[in-house]
Amino acid sequence: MAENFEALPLDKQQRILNAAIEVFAQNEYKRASTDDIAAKAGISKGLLFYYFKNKKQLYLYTYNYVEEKVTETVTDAHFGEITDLFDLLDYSARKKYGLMAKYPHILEFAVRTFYAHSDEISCSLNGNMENAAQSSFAKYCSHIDTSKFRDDVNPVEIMEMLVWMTDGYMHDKQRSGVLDLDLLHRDYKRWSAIFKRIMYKEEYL
Amino acid sequence: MAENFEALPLDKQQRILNAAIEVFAQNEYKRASTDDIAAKAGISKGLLFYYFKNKKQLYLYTYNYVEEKVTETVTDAHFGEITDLFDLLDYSARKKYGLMAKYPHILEFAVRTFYAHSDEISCSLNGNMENAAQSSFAKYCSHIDTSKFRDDVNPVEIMEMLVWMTDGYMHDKQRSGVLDLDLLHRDYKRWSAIFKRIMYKEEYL
DNA sequence: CATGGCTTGACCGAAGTGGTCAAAGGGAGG
DNA sequence: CCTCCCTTTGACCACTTCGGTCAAGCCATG
Repeated sequence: MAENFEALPLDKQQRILNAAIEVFAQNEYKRASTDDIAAKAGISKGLLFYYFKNKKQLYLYTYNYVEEKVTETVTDAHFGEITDLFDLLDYSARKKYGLMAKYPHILEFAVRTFYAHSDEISCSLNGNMENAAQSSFAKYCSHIDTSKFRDDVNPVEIMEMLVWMTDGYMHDKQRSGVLDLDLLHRDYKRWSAIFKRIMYKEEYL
Repeated sequence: MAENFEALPLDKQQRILNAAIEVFAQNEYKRASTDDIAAKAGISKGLLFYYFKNKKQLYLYTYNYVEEKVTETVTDAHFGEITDLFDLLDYSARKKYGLMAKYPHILEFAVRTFYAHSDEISCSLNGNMENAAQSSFAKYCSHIDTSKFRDDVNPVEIMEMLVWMTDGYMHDKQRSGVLDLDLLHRDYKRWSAIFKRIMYKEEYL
């Protein structure tokens, strides 16, 4: 399936997939229009149906592609080697933004598919992204060196705060169209410094 | 205009407006379906067009209503009397969540209208919510007693962080369908305590 | 029973939908 | 220059959904 598509130059594949991701991310399956996808990808609708035999197959292909990319980003041998919480967060934030730079709407897509699987397509999905993300999240944290934390601090709580903050931050930046990886990283560094001051014992600052 | 509608019992008005807010929040103007709005409000489409002569008027009415509610929430004499930053944030968070409890999708609506005004309806809008919010934001802060802040801390930066965090938090809670005002407030109190520890001089903790 | 304001849902033309297909492009090889 | 064949187009189709209408029913009041 989709052999013709996969024989395409990578940048054209990406253009089409990004168009599909965006439209499927912003509209539920039924309302997501193949006309829109084709237009956003800069190809004719006929060509879209030349690559994918119908809308459903296009969706499933997009879904699996996104799942693969997310898993690929999230499953990384390097994670297991990091023992400092902030180094880990920094590293994963970098990876996350790397992904977002390439596929601006990939997370919206992931969130939507997780929270609202249409009846028409809920069958025949390979797995579940969010679950994968969740379980590997637990895996990361098992390597963290907790001896650096102050006794009066709850690391889970602080992590939650950081996650929410990152989420809100990205939300904001994406809305205003700015997605500068370097700026992002500088901001994140500043945050880390502040949170570190709360979480870590004096000797680790 | 819409005299019939305004003669309705308030709870029915609210049901209809909430339906409109939700559908207009989740779809752009053109894709937002009056069928959906009527169904979500629990009335027939005929009745919807009995109250509002067409989709555009329904949208404009909803827009003005939302703008009024937001401004009303944001413009509050009490704000000017609060000099402690965290008290102020606490107070405004309460108000914000009060609004959200009544109109769960009102902020989505506000954000969407601000960032994507369709050509079809961009004309004849009373004002601009976001601008109102922004300018009054500056007004609040003018009353804040900055002598409590440590010298090595940038209040604006911390405020930004808090705003982003609240945003991400709400995003998360709304996604999972939980919107418990009390829980929310307890969480916010915990955050405040943490941020206070960073921002304030020892004697104010 | 009659009046008159709510309320319904079948209905309309227009626009948009997923999907098809004949024909046009265009590059490679003769 | 022609042929072959894969890629690409966009007009087209049947069908659904859209905003909007309206004749008909509902129902409280007198």
